[in-house]
Amino acid sequence: MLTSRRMVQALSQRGYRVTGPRRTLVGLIAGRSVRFTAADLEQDAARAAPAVGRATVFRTLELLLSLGLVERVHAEGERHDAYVVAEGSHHHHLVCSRCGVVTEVTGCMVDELVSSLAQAADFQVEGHWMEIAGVCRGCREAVPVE
Amino acid sequence: MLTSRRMVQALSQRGYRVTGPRRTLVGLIAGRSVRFTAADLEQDAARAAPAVGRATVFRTLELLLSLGLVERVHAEGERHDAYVVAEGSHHHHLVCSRCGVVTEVTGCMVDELVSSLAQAADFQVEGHWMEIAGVCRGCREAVPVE
DNA sequence: TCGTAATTGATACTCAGTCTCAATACAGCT
DNA sequence: AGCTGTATTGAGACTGAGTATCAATTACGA
Repeated sequence: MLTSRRMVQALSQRGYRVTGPRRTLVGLIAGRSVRFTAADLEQDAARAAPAVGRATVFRTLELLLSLGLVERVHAEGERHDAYVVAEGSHHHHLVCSRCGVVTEVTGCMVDELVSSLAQAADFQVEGHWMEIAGVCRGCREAVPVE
Repeated sequence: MLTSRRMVQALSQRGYRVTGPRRTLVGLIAGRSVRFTAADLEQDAARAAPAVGRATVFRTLELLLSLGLVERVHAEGERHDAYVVAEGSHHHHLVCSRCGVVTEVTGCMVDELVSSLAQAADFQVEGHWMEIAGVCRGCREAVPVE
C-alpha cells in the first residue's frame, strides 16, 4: 500500500509542487483500504483542514489519478465514482458491498479469455474492466447489529 | 434485439400503462445497437415529441431498466452512464470506443474464473461485471476522414 | 532573498438527475 | 360508448457533483 511519504515523493519527482493542501489530502488518502468518494474526501478535509477548498479536493484527486496513485472504482448501483489507493500493476477488484473494502486480485488471468472473446467478434481490444461484487469474510461473520 | 412492440407488451403484461410518452420513448430506444445516454434520449425525444417532459424520460428509462428491457453500460472515462437495449441472459459487452456499437458476448465463460478468484480471497460473490473496450472491425477499416 | 509560475480558495456556474404537485389520460368496468 | 379511480405526466423548482474563473498566495529554483 502506498504511504503518504511515497505519494508526496511521487508528486515532487514529477515536478508538481508539494503544497500544504496536497500534503493534507495525501495524508487523508494514503493507507486507506476502503474505497472512498470525492465527497468522502471533501468531508474529511473539511474536518482536518477547513481551509482546504472544494476545488482543490477535486483537482488533487484528479492529479493523483493522472499520476496513477489512485484508481477509479465503479460500483454497480452507485451513482458516483469511488477511488482507491493504487496498487501498481494491472489487476481487478473484489469490492465488498457492505463495508466497501477493496481487495486487489493481482495477476490478471482474464487476459487470455478477453482476447479469445474479442477475436471471435473481430474486435481490437484496447482494455478490459472487471469487478466482482460480494461480501467479504468479515462482513459475513459479523452478526447484524441490533 | 427487442422490438418496440415487444417492449410495449412487456410493459402492459406487468401492469404498467401503455401511454403516449412511453410509446414514443420505447420507439426511440428499440432496435438501437449503439449505446445511448439519458441525455441522448432526451434530445431525441425533444425532437420527436417535444411534449414529452424531461422527468418522464428519466422515469421511463428507470422503468425499462427495472424491467430488464435495457441495461446500464459503464464506459471507462465517460462521465455518465449509458444504456443499451437488453439481450436477456447474462453476458458481457464489447464496446467500440469509436462508434459506440455494443456487441454482446453471450455465454459467460468468466463465471468459473470469478469463483476461483473469489474463493482465494474468501469472498462470497454476488455478481461480477466485465466490459471490454476496443475498436470494432468497421471502425478499424474505415479510413479516417480528412 | 527574490521572482515567477504553479497553486490555491472563494464563488459563480453548469448540468444530470430528483422531487413535487396539480392536471391529464389509460384501462377496467358497466 | 361513457364513467371513474388511479397511474402517469409536464412544468419547474430543487439538489448536489463537478468545473471554470480569477485574484491572491506560495513553493522553490536561481
